[in-house]
Amino acid sequence: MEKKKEFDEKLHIMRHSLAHVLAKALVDIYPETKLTIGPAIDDGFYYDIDLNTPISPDDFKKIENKMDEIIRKGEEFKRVVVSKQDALKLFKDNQYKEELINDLPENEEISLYYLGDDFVDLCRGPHVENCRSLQNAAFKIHAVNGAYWRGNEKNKMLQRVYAYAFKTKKELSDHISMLEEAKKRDNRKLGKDLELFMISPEGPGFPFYLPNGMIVKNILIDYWREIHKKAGYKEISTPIMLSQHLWETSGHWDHYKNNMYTTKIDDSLFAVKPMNCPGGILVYKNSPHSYRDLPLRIGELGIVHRHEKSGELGGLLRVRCFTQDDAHIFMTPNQIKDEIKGVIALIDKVYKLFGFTYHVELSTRPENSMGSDEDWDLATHGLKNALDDLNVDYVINEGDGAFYGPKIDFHLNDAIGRTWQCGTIQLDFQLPQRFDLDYVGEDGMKHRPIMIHRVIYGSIERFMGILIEHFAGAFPLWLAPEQVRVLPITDRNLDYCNSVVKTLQEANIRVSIDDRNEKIGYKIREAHNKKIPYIIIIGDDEQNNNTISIRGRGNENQSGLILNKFVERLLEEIESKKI
RNA sequence: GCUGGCGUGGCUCAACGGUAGAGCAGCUGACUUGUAAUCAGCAGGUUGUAGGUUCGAUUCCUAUCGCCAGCUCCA
Repeated sequence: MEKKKEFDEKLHIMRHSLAHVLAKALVDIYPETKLTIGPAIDDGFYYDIDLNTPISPDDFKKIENKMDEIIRKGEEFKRVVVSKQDALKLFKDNQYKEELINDLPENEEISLYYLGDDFVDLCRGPHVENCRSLQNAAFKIHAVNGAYWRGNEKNKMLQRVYAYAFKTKKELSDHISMLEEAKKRDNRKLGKDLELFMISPEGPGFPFYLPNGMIVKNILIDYWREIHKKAGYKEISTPIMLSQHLWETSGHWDHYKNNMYTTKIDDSLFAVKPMNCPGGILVYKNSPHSYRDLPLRIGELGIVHRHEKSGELGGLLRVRCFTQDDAHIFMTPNQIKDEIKGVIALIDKVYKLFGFTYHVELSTRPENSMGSDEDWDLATHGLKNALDDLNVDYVINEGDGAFYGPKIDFHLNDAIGRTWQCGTIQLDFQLPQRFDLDYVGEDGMKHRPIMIHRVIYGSIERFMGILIEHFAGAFPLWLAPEQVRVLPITDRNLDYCNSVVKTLQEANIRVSIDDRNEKIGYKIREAHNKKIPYIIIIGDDEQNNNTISIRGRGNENQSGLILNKFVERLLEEIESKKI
């Protein structure tokens, strides 16, 4: 698990001070600008302004120059504490600042920061003493985007000017090259280049798997089945579409309807499932259960559809149709901790297999939720206790739980430094009640089981997208769609090459031959671009000596190898799932 | 959904008021090749879609669809 990056206070103050310099520059260039907020962020800072003139990338240079000018002047940041009345008077033409001032707790002092005599901003601080100390800072305005005032989509949309900012020019240029590198491994680009998947305008957000992507998907699924079987899970499959009545019972109709696709069959309404749980529950209800059956772990690779807003889609990382590697565990209250431990162990195993770092969040009760406070407390404590018991570090994410229960989320770090929620473990007291689930206890009486919803990959689609970026398309051997490509140097070597291909195929290795009439350099280049783990090169030398030459992805070159030995090596590498 | 930007042959891009051009990929031919692009030729586009302005639109305007960045949301 990853520890949070250490907080660099000096850097933070520098960035925040630069945000004020940006604000001053913007007011200078666009006097009608209304300032709102301008915090430091992970790689720089931004300032949100209300301004009717749209700022365009062509204006960035002008703004940066103005900022440089302000910094060179070397004016001081002066902190002044004022009364609420004076603050409100000062910002009487700025409804945003007024709102901020009115929202401050009564006992908090209200501070202003002057930068020179003509510019003042409401701010808690702290700032650098003088602009001069910003002279060596490296910053670059890189984007202007819309952002809702206070992050609420009902509010007015402001213009947010983003800048990168670092202590040195070197750090800034490193950051920019890192982003360029990240762009090269974008799952959308690699998905196209390596023919893994496609998305047609005829189905926005509904990905198509191409043959190469299908291989990766199936391997992920095979692996998933293997570890779940070992962990005592049974697998089921439930319908894509189920009646409105079912979704009313589950609560989805009340809490999730906006994201559901519906259709009519004869005269009744049906909905395409956005989640698999109700189907799983119907399976549970199909037969009576005894305490001896519990915990009952039922997995399903369920295809779900959710109507995500059009602006939220992107490659495989955000889609409208995806396969959840779902499972529901039905259990007694005293099995909670062990079951959660079991799931955490499974998640840890899978993430480590791919070399991912991750962090854990505990999400608590959201606003739009169902159930009693008592149940929520019980469920939340159940999760907390399991985490504490396992000594897992986590942060609390207030109000981010599912509408039916709190959850533990596992966030992976991707190539661009974004984090993606993949695994989740959700504890649910609600659905067993709503569906009136029971089991017969040792005492011969009926009892209510508790339910866990959990996913490991999260969704096969998103996980694949993350894997593509994580490995930059160069999948480890066990996942690579094409594991070996055989390159004959001349036509004379074709027969021998085909016999090599046959041997590899018989060993279940995904192999192809490039028998086109091209130079060897050309074929090597192409095999490299397709990120094929191993290339076998065969010319007269190899043919005469009954050997092969190989070239690995790291430009490893070896000649005079015996084919059978190489096959053994491949099989070992595949079996060990080496990364 | 919102704000802004962008849609030109399979891919990457050019032309920006005078009826589209290159490289790669593809096809054909020659070369039979030793570790990241052999040479030559051919073919491929009613410039996302629908309207409008204009003598004339890829270029300007409107609408619509899709894509991209960010916001919101999220597996």
